[in-house]
Amino acid sequence: MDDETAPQKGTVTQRAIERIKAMIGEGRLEPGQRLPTERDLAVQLGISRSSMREAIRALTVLGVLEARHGSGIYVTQLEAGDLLETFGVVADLSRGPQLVELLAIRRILESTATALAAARITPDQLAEVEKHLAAMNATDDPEEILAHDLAFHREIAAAAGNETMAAILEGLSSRTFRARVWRGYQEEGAFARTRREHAAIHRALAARDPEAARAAAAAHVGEVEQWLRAQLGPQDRPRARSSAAT
Amino acid sequence: MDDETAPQKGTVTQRAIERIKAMIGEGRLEPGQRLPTERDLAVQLGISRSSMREAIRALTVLGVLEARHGSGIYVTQLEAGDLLETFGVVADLSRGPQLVELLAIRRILESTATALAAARITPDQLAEVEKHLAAMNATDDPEEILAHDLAFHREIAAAAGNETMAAILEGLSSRTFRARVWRGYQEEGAFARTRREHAAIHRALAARDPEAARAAAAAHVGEVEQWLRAQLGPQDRPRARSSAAT
DNA sequence: CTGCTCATAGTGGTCCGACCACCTGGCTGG
DNA sequence: CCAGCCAGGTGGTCGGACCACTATGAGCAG
Repeated sequence: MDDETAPQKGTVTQRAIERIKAMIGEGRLEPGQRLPTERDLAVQLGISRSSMREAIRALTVLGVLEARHGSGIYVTQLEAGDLLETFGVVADLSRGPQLVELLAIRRILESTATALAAARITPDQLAEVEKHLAAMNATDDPEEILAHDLAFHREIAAAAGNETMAAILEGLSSRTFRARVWRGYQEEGAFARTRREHAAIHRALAARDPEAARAAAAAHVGEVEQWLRAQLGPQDRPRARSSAAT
Repeated sequence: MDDETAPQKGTVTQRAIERIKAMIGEGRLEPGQRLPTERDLAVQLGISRSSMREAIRALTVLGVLEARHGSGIYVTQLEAGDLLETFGVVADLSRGPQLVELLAIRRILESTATALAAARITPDQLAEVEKHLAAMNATDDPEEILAHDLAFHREIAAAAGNETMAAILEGLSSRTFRARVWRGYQEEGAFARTRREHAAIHRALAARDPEAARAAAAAHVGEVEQWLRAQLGPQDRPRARSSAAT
């Protein structure tokens, strides 16, 4: 039953990763399904358990597999949230100009999501948004503000109806990412401005006005984007396309 | 629900991953820099080489580290292309409604990128775009058409000047992803329409008209999006492994 | 009969030590 | 001086042992 067409490309572990990915892609492994044990899988693919474990670990961090100690290995639901969890790593490790680019992407997606939300949001969801808006304005604790700020935008993204987009925005708003950028931003007394912008977003949502919502969200993220761009400007040297920077 | 600063949080491997990620985030490890050997790292973190290897493998698939057999382990340049390579996995493993959501995101980003490109594209880049456009129209081989189609959009994304966005679009246009969707789409005689849309995009770029470019690109991707949405509509629950519709 | 406890088998998690495949850089010999 | 060889170091692979945890069901108390 073993098809001997060993192409000998790359490491055994890499091949094992591809094999399992292919199995899922071909539908031979359904979401939520349990896989054979590590030991069995290793035998099936003709590799050692160590190598198989590395492959499983890799697919685990990618959000494709989930290992439960003492129980077994399972395929995740393969939903946007599972697979895009790694997107946070990008946000966490990006620096300088790349951070600005990420913020630009967030501006584009967030403005679109907010516009969609304005057209689709339910009264319940709107109430939830208002709850976080009020909570955000009722405290001075930066930690709490940040938490409600995140929830505010998360709720809006969810109301947009595109789970994948919401998952990406979630990654672009990870705590560490916002903490790194927001810290300096808010230290410049941007609280008042942030409040106004949040109020404007909420107004547009309540008015079911997609275009106003798009504009308000774009301005909101754009403010931070421009601030960050200015922060980088002073120490900015003319970077050529060469990647020899160290 | 909140994880405290417990000394023994998750698995040792998971902790090692976080440790290394933190080292990079704090700047203690610069892009391109070489890490200590697996054996030394294992000793430093007080874990076995096996566990350390799993951590390294995980960071390798995330595009953070790069292992060179016989040479050592290095930090990647941490550029968009490195870190967003995993984005292709999302596109490859998504199915059904999630595929539509991904196309919606591509429509949003691609239209914005094309609009930006219309304002910034250089004559050289425009010539490159035209080259792929001509090559695409000069052949009937689907493989070749697909290749030039990809290059056409890649060149435009590059001209937009946001490498991160280009990397995401690259992931959303991976060969397997497009092969899965485009195949059925093009089988319905959409070649002519695709040609018209590509021509419209190029016209807008040559005219340096961002709004026209945005509209043309949005329509281009939107066509496929609507087609795919229609494909999913008729069937009630296409959850099983449908070998025909893959 | 019901409900609980707990022994146990099976699973993933960790560690160790050995060996292989590959790259690098210094050394040798021309 | 240079080309080629060679030895050391590196990541890659393997097999086995043991630990930590879970799930199951047999057996006991109620």
